[in-house]
Amino acid sequence: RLRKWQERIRTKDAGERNLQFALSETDRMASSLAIPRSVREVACVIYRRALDEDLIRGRSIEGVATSTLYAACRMEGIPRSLEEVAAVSRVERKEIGRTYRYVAQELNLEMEPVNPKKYVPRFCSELELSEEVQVKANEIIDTTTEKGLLSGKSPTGYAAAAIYAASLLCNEKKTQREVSDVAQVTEVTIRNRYQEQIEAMGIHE
Amino acid sequence: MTDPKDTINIENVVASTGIGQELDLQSVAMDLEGADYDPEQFPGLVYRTQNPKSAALIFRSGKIVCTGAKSTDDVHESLRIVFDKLRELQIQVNEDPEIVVQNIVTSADLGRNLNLNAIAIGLGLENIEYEPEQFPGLVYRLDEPEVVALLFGSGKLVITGGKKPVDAEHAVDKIVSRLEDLGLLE
DNA sequence: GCTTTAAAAAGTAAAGT
DNA sequence: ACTTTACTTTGCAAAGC
Repeated sequence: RLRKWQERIRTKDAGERNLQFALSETDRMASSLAIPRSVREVACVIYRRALDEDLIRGRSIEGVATSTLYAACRMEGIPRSLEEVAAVSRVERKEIGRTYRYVAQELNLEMEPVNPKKYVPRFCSELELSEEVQVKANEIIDTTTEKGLLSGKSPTGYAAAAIYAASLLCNEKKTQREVSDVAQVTEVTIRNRYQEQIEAMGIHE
Repeated sequence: MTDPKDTINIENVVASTGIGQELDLQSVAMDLEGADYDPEQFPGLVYRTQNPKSAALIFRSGKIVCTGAKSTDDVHESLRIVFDKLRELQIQVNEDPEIVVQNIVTSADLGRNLNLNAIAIGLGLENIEYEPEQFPGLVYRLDEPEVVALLFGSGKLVITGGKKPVDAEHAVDKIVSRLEDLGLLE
């Protein structure tokens, strides 16, 4: 029983040391993604829960840290895509996605699917588009979603297409290349979603 | 309206069996034309049948996995071919070794588009996995029958994990009634 | 955990014409 | 732009690392 007790202490100490590393990594990634401190704190709370529930075993600390940061951004309504978090993490996108799904399931985070509208303010500001374009893009997303176009589609690609369409309608045109760069999706995806959306909106141009 | 059960199609059947005898895969690989054997990469020898189409994984222990068949009958027919091929190599194989179906993959069509967002929330976020950023299908795990269903926006679905063809029928019935109860089908 | 095999669903991506 | 190829997800067995 003494051995077990010592083992627990050792495990706990190791966990605490790893927690320090995880928190510094979360801070580093959050800084380069310009994620607010309040969201970093949420990420740390989720990481602590994952640690307490022993979900780190068999997974890399950095992978769990990246996943919890990704989850926290979604929970706080300012999502970063897996592409974006993967760009500042040393863990690849596929692993981040798998770890996120595992953690979300085990901790019962009950995450709702990302609403593409959540990406509109940030993408539009990076593209220096006006408030008018944002309003129009949101309108396109709402209307086409009601018509059932969103099922199965990537939120970033969906938002990117709506922003591209809105920029045209508001005479503030951005090229598909410019939008694809900030949204981290290909021009082909923007083209496909754009065609569906303007058709559903009944726009001819 | 067509019953979604009538749209069920078996796409793949995985089964296991064995000839109860150790094999020298190196020599089997030499004598069996079309056999792929790379023990460094994978311990099993791969042998493909053409009619019916399937892939058999043959192991040193004499155990065999058959995959890719479109029906349970095709599994038996494919394995009969594999057994005969082994007999041609002077390997003793019993009359009809026991064949156990391990997994059946089926596809089906509900005939209506689905609002996956509403379904994810309606069926309960704790039971569903829907991450369109990672995969376009919604993952729905059933308890009875114990299978996993992938639902798509088109209304098409994939059911896997079942061991009998009827599992897919029961699963489709349950999915349809659950979606109808939630008013999400139509 | 990974390795290999098969097949479907639909979205996304990349490479070649 | 269009086609082809390929990768994402689910389920399962096999033997071995």
